[in-house]
Amino acid sequence: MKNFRLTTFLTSNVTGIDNESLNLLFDKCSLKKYKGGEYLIQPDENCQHSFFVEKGLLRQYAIDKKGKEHTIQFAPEGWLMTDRESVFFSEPSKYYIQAIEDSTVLMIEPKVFEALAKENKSFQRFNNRLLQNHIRQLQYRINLLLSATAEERYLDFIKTYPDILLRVPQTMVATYLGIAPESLSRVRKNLANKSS
Amino acid sequence: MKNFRLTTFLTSNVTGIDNESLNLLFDKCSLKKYKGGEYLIQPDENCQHSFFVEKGLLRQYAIDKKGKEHTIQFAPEGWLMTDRESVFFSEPSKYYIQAIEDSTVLMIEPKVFEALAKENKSFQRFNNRLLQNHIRQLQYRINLLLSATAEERYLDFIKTYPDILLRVPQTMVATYLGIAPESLSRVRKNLANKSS
DNA sequence: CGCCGAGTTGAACTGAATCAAGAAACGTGG
DNA sequence: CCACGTTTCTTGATTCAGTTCAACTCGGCG
Repeated sequence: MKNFRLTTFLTSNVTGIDNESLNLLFDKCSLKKYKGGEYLIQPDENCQHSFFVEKGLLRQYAIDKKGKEHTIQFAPEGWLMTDRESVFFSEPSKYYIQAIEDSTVLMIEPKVFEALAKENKSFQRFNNRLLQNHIRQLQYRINLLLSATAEERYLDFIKTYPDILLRVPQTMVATYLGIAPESLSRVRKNLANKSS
Repeated sequence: MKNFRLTTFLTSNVTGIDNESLNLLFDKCSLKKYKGGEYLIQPDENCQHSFFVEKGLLRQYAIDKKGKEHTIQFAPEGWLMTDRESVFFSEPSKYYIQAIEDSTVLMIEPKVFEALAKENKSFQRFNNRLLQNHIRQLQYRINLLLSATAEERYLDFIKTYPDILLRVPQTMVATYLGIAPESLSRVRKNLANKSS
């Protein structure tokens, strides 16, 4: 078996997952490579997969009616990204999922996930925890948007995703934080002055 | 069996749930009444239950470091409210859950839910759908906070929760939308002028 | 070398917050 | 049923964080 990151991801989180199950999983998955800038999905398409990032960096974003981008999330290697709305409810997606760097992605069919969940209680629980965790993180972000200034949100981002910060253009960070790129530039300048 | 709203809620969403299971569930649940203004949980407590609203109206909110309230969500009768973070991760809660009106609430222990999920696949799937739905709704709200003005968010609220709008004080709606009460008042005035 | 996209800076503008004061609505007890 | 205090909502004046638009800098790269 190839040494995928996904293998580590699963074996370290799901107790009692055997090589058989893993092989089954990998058999049904395809490995795809994307160049930086390429899209995995675009609005109005149906998202049919979960994307596990083996290498590189993805981001999910929307474009609103005023033409502005809003980054929903980033996913570096070792992370699972998907458009749950589209996959679970079989709706056309509202989002772009784009490779920011040259990336290698495991395309996982949701059916395979479901099958795994059926035969393995531990996987089922793990999957549940993923959902709960996602909810927690989204609620945290809402709280931040409701209560924190641009500067506070940026400081939080630095602390939470220091690695991502270094790998994505500043403009994209701004669209994640919900502020204009120029504003982020100024926030950074301000912080630099303070600390010196 | 008493004619609880929860009964309808479950039988209409979970196929093949039998009276036995339901009785089991209700045996383990207690029914509590709260006066308007009373708290079901407060920060630093561990939230031990899911709250199913039989009658009345609850809201969940946080207070930030600047002393401002931020409403996470409202729950009128027929809705399930809980602090997932606290229940699932066994952490002290960061939130208040408060009865806005005189309310009757079924206190459901998460263990009972788990037990039901174990023996009934359909319930398991239903529970999963609840989570997915929650995620979808949170993401929608983030998108709104990132892209819409105060007025747009208010209009969205009216459309999505017309019933709730009439039952909660305006101030609380403002804390849900993430704007100052005075601003909401002005937004409303503006809209009234427009339409006349 | 010259172009190009990303980031910075400045100046004017704006949506919403804040502070302060008044008006309306609400419930409670006499 | 009215009078009272309390809370909720409105209105005005001012301030402020963040946006917008436009011009400029910088580093990379064909």
